[in-house]
Amino acid sequence: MNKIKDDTTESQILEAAKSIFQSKGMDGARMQEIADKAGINKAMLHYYYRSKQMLFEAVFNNAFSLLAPQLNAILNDDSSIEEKIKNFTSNYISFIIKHPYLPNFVIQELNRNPEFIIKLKVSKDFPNLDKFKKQVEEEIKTGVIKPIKAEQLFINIMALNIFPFVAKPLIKAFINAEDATYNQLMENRKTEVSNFIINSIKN
Amino acid sequence: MNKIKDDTTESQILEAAKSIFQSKGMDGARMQEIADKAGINKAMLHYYYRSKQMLFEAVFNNAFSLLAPQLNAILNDDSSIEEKIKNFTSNYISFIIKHPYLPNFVIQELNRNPEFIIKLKVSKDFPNLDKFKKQVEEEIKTGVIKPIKAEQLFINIMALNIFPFVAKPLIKAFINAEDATYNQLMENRKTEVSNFIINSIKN
DNA sequence: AAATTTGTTAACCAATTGGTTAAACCATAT
DNA sequence: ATATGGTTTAACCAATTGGTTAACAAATTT
Repeated sequence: MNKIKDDTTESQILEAAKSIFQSKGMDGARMQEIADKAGINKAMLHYYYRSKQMLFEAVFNNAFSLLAPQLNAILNDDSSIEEKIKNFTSNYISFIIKHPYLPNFVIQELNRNPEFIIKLKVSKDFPNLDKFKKQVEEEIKTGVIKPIKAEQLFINIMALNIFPFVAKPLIKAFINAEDATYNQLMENRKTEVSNFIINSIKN
Repeated sequence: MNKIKDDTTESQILEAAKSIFQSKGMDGARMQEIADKAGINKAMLHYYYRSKQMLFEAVFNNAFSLLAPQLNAILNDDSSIEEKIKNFTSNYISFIIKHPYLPNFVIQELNRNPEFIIKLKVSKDFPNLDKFKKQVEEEIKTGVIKPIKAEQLFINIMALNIFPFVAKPLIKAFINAEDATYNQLMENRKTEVSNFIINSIKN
């Protein structure tokens, strides 16, 4: 259970780069700022990661490989659709509260750089809808849930869970909430969202 | 009905700036690139807008003032909740298909610059939840819809409508779709999403 | 312990970037 | 025509940025 991040220079750089890239993006991040945050000389960044681009990609892949298993949970395990939605919603919201910059970062840089996804897609852990699709069709046939395309259901699940974090400043403004009430609202969504979805699709 | 954009230098700059800022963001955009796109000398940008920051803010406010009325439509008109959701969903998706970079741009820059929202909030057209809240409570009381907090319902509506566009590259990859099928999916959501929501909340 | 490899630093560099300037251009009023 | 005002341009500038280098320090190998 010992979760001490090893404090080699290389991992110190990666940690600092994560923090800077995730809050400022590729274009907004400065190598000097990353070096300062890591408490080392700027030349070391290039010594270990060659270029800004390569350091960025290390951070990005790291971020994505944190996100992907979360999605695989809903796609590839064996419980019923209802179970999956309940578990995923609760787990995912907890997960994001721990990594608030993550979804935004991934979405943003993917929009700026759509070809990134090609490299990711070949990975064996890249989320795949096949099993989920079969399961949805099966539960529709047996009358457990109402007709819906698996793709649309999956998009809805992602949207309801991820969007509130991606659009945090916008939502805070519309709801007229400070951080405390915003956080409370997100906490409530752990059950709120799954009820909302299940209400809609269950027969 | 004549929608010819006036071709003064000033508006040519704004158009070019819109296009560059919305696809590359504040940090990724280059003044030279905006000037090239507008077909004019870089000095003109400063002549008309003083600085990159001020040009950016002109573009941002412009973008936001396009988005806000869309949301006000659901918050401030007089039809029933069900009607509102149907109309909003269909209208909003049509709107975004015409302005695909818009939501991402606004969300992204607001995340990078949360203080922007403070200036926007004082505007009389800034979306306000009060009326919607009363209406939701009323329809719950009269048994038209199931109990739900207005804030959560509003977040859900935004999420289901906006997220699929914000996360387009991610969704395309998961669904394994090219642009054509992605677009078809979004087209279907014009009715899909409102059915999904209404299914969930209607008694 | 000498030699070699690996890690670290300060100083430096070329390219890029937002922004400025001074002169030229051009329409309109005198 | 010419003076006047806003408009446009090319050239320029200082600051920043990602990246390099050469020397130095610390391990590691021989």
